[in-house]
Amino acid sequence: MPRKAKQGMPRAATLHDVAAKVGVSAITVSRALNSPDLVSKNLREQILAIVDELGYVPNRSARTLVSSRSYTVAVLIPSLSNTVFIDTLAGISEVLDPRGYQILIGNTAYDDEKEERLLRTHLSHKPDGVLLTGIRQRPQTLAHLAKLGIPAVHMMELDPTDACLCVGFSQEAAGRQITEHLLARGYRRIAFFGARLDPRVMQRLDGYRKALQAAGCHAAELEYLNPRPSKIGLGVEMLDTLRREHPDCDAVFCCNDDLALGVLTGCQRTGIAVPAQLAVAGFNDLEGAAWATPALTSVRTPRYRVGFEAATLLLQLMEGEATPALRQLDLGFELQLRGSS
Amino acid sequence: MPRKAKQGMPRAATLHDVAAKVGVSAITVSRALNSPDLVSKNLREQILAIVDELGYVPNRSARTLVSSRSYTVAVLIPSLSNTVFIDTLAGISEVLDPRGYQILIGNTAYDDEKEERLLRTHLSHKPDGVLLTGIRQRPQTLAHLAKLGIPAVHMMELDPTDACLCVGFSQEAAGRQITEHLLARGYRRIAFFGARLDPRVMQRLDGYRKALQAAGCHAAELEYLNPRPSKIGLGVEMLDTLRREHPDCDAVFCCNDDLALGVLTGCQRTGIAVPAQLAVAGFNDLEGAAWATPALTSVRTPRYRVGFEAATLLLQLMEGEATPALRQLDLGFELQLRGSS
DNA sequence: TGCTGCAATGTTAACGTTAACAGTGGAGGG
DNA sequence: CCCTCCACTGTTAACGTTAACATTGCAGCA
Repeated sequence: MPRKAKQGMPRAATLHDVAAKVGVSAITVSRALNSPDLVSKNLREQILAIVDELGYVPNRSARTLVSSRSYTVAVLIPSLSNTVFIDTLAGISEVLDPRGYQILIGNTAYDDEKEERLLRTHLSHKPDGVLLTGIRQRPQTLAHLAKLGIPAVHMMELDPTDACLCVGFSQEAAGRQITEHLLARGYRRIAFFGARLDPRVMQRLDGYRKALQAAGCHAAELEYLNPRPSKIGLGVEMLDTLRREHPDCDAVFCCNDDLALGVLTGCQRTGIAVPAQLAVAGFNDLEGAAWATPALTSVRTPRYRVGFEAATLLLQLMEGEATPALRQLDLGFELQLRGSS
Repeated sequence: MPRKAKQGMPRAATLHDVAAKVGVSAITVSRALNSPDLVSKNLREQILAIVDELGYVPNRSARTLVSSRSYTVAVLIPSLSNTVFIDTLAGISEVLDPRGYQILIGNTAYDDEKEERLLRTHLSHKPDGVLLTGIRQRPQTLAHLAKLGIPAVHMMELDPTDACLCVGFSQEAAGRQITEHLLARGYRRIAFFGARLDPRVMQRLDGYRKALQAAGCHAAELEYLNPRPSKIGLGVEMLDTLRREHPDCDAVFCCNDDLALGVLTGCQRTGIAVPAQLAVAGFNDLEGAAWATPALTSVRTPRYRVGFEAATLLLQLMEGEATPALRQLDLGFELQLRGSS
């Protein structure tokens, strides 16, 4: 006997309700909605009319349970307040939305353990695929995904060991090239401002070091690393410290534009001429960079495309059987040279 | 006979797998995880050990299907690139994450129809509750939610008709007060720069009009409304137009800080003294406002708290039975008066 | 001793959908 | 006229979990 429905408890229309009203079986309604070709035109139209009338919305849980396809993709990003990842998300949505995938966003807050926990939580939704930021995940975590047959694509970095599928660009090369640009302009006492200190910032730092070492200009005391989140205010602060400790410094490469805009603000407030007294370079080329005074030299990163291509690749893995030939998709970057350097 | 398992198809551990290994029934494992008090300490520990060993993750679809509780909340916001809504989301997560709710983010892109579609899509996840931005939803949409027994809370605005539950502040009052501030400072030819033109911008415009009308200073030709998204670049452009068409204008109230920062940038580039020749006020008090030159007068809006309180209210509706006494929670706002005015 | 009561565990069925297979009837070919 | 085949629709069972009720066994008490 069917379980007694609680009185007054509202219930959403089901396939059976629609089917009963049309006078067919539930599976026919299911087919009318999911494989329209299998149902005669006449009947299909009747069904769609009733679906509309009853406001029927399919129950994803039931579908997921029986079909072992959830049409859900888990996306783990370190922050929602960083435009970089929002742009990435936009690229992901662009690909997955029209294909009917639901995106489950996980905000790891730059915390490896939280990422681990989030991934586990998200697994309870049986995602068909996973998009991860960076390649720092524990091997056993990735192995677990592999064992479950859930494909994963890593974004924003490339993997030198080629162990995981990556879509991104070389953070190190970007850091190196922007530093080489400063060297080419004649600056020799070039500082590095790093905040947050996530793996990508550290890779940019690596690039910075290599460029300076190659030019014989590296000076460890000009590396300013601060674990706090990157903010304009922090850039102002760090500039202050730099000027006090190393007034001879002639250029700063900031690990991102927020910090760099703070440096520009600080220069403007304390009357430091940019770039005459101090050149400034940022990273990511956010909207504000081009409008700053002077306009900020930065590295334009292809984050929208990273999301787009990563989602496209994941889609292939989720739907096709072909394993991609190219495991490291390098989308490059572009120096944006402007007035600040 | 059980359906034949596909060879080589990886399968996640289920309650039964854990149960079999421990030598108990599935329901006991379920209870060990969800109502630990019902299971003896000894057995519980054994079970948890095996859960860990097998890497068991509960299947939410199955749980949702049978318990009609999904522990999912749908949140519809107009944009992810607008810090305002990211802050709101942070407030929401703060409340719902620790309670085990999964947040399903829908980006409506300021499009009422897309919002409608998104909500429908999200209904297929059987959310236990819904958080909406603004109160512009079609009555029949809200009626549909009500019929399904899904509680909804509206954010960022207040409802003069008291028809829906709202957590926010009066956008109109905010627009009025910032305009009154400009009037109090002696400005009389005060322009309005509006972009995007979503309902909240129009309410701020209303407040601006009322303040000017009350002071006998309203001039329709000083209202600049542009449907494009709000960006620094647009602010620069609009300033250009304003200076060409109404060089006598002595102040601008921008519907948000992006536009206002653009105006400041434009002034700096063309040598317009702020506030001597042109006063500028923004809205939302983003990070950049305080660091601009001169620092930007703005309206500090309680968006984090809006998210926090809206989620708290929704939680009550989803879990408790009590209908809240207060249907319009006004969190107010705060003028931040700085150098630009 | 026998009964009550409760703590601990088990059995059964149901949630809403789709996979897999089973008809059913009519068109078309020989 | 019969047989085949295909287009269309139906039946059954299963997905993994929990609600609801059932059972077991032992402590406590008269």
